[in-house]
Amino acid sequence: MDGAGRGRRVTIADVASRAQVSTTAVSKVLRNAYGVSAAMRERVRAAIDELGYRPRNAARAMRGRTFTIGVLLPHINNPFFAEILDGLMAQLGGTDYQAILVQGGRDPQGESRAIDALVDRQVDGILMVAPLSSKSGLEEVATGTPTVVLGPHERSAVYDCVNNDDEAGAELAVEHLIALGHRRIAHIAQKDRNQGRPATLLHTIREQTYRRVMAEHGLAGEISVATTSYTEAGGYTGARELLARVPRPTAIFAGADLAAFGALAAIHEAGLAVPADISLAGYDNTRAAGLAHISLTSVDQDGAIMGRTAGRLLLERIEGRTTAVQFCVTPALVPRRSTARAAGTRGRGSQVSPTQGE
Amino acid sequence: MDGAGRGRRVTIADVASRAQVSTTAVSKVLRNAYGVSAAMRERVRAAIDELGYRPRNAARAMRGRTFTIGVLLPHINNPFFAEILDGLMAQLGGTDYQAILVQGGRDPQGESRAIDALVDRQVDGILMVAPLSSKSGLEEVATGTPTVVLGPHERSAVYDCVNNDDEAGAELAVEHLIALGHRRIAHIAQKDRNQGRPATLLHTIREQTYRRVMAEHGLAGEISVATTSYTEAGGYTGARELLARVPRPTAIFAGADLAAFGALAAIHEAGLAVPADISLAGYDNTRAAGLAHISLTSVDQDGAIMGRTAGRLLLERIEGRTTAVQFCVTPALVPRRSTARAAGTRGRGSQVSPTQGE
DNA sequence: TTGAAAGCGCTAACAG
DNA sequence: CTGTTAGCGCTTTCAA
Repeated sequence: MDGAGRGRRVTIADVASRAQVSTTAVSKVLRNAYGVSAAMRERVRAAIDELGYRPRNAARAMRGRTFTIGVLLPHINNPFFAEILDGLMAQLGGTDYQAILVQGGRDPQGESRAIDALVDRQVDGILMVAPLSSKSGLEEVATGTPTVVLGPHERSAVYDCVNNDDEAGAELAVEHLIALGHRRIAHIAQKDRNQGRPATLLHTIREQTYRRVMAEHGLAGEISVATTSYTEAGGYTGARELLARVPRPTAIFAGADLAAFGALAAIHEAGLAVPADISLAGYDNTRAAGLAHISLTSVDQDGAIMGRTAGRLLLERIEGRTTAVQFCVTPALVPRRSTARAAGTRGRGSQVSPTQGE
Repeated sequence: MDGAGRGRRVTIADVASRAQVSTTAVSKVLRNAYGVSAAMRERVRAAIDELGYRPRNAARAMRGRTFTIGVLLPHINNPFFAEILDGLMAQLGGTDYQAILVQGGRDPQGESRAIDALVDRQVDGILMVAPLSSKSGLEEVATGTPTVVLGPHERSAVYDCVNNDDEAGAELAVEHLIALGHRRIAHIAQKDRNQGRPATLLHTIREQTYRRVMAEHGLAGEISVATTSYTEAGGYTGARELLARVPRPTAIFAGADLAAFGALAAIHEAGLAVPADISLAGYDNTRAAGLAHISLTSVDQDGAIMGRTAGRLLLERIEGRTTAVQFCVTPALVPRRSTARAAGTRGRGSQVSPTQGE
């Protein structure tokens, strides 16, 4: 198994001559194609092993597949993405496909560049995780490459969608806080960088649901939103902003756990305690939310299942499916110790059993 | 700017005929090569824009570069890796190079598969972040592809190294705890999955330094190590194990912030307080360590600089450098509120100003 | 069942 | 300064 050295890389021709067959035969063996005798297959396999041959991806790409799945994600710092990726990797495990990741960043231009990079590299399929691009932009890509979009709720005829029911999830969180007797419930939202995009981005849905549920409970006057971003820094500044408002909110629903962690810091810094002074709920139920010292009430959307499903749908599309599929995970509330009954209320609404996360 | 549709993709030949020049001319313009008149360059540029042409990576790869930097990292869940990546991206920003990431996982076999995937895709350079593979394995890859290794301290003649001085960093942490009057200082280490690897892996260095410094202070008898992994789960189980020992340690030095976060959970769960009952220090100074509610004392190794440097070294190697370079960042201790004077001690050793992180 | 041969899109000699 | 041409390693018709 040398060949990787300085010399010329082992090619299919080397294998062919070693096995005394044609390059065509080797190619067929590699792809498990029809029309090869068992004996020949054996000889080729042996030659491949002896020479340590590995097909060159670029050459394959010139004619067909690259056996590569491109994954676009905004930034790798979000632990929820790691869970999605774990699911995807699990699904791809038994196959010849390899996932490669690119970071899209916070703005649509950077994201376009990242997507182009995947297209230029002829990936066989693309998983877009929480993309910022417009629907038409996504569809343009999807027309040329099998695509699954994870996050936004814009159904399309040309790509598959995997998401959780953000409306149901946000409703769970807000209803939970209301049931605990809170009225001044604030929200940390993410700024929509993409103008003209309809209300289908997950953060938009979460925010609108927050507004709707508040209004439905006669709390329209208490609506208080800080629009920053779903990051630790965003949560931090958002919470600082909210805490400075008068009267101060008694609960904060952060649109993402990551933002909730930042909020936790700001709350702490302000000399306030969670949940005694302020209840805090997040979204994503990341692993960190379950850690005992954080114990953040959050909305669970099974990232592993979403990732696994995305992988499956992608493989199906690569195999030829052209009908669009939507897959929706139903989220669940995971109450923990960061939310508690509002000061001065008691026994009204549903009871909450503060389950211990993991 | 269509062409991405279902039809044939725009090729260099299309551009050439549109601009009334040869494909060679187009190729030269693409690569900013010598020997093109300004007028021709202009015509070609125009044709490229009009047609929305993008060079096909696979075809380029057949002849030479892929303009791709492959990044291998164990798992994207570690926030420190995100900082490294940010540095790399910043360095690659102005160039034509695109970074793609692959996850290596926790075991050397998975990592090998991931590395092979990069090699098969003919990346122009590889950045291995905290690889598990043996030095010889890394060198085999480096012989064929420009390589920079970030993390392990095994100098090599064929690849560049970027790391922080783990020995100095671990020393800072342990000395800090000792200066605070602690004697029963425990350590959470990472299991070495790669047998036969000399003591050059960063986690091995951190552990050995811990042992050395303890011994130098006459605390050899107090050495207490839990060997798990540099993950939240690892820190959690490691800390539980340590807390169960009698007598219980008064301080824990976790080899990585991620492990410290897990330890924090375990300590909390055991009904103990940080730093009143137990002081806790980490390594990496991840962003989360600086958050007010966590405020973890940690050792800072500038991830962004490491990533940026790695990118620069990689580009240099791609441009032809063959001499090996080592780049070492000097770490610094960032004391925060998770470490405090040991109970029952006072005023001995150096004073500590509990600086507030970020 | 097997193999010869024609490219895929691009770059790098080499001529003009 | 410009264009012609020969491949890179693989897959895929198409004959044998």
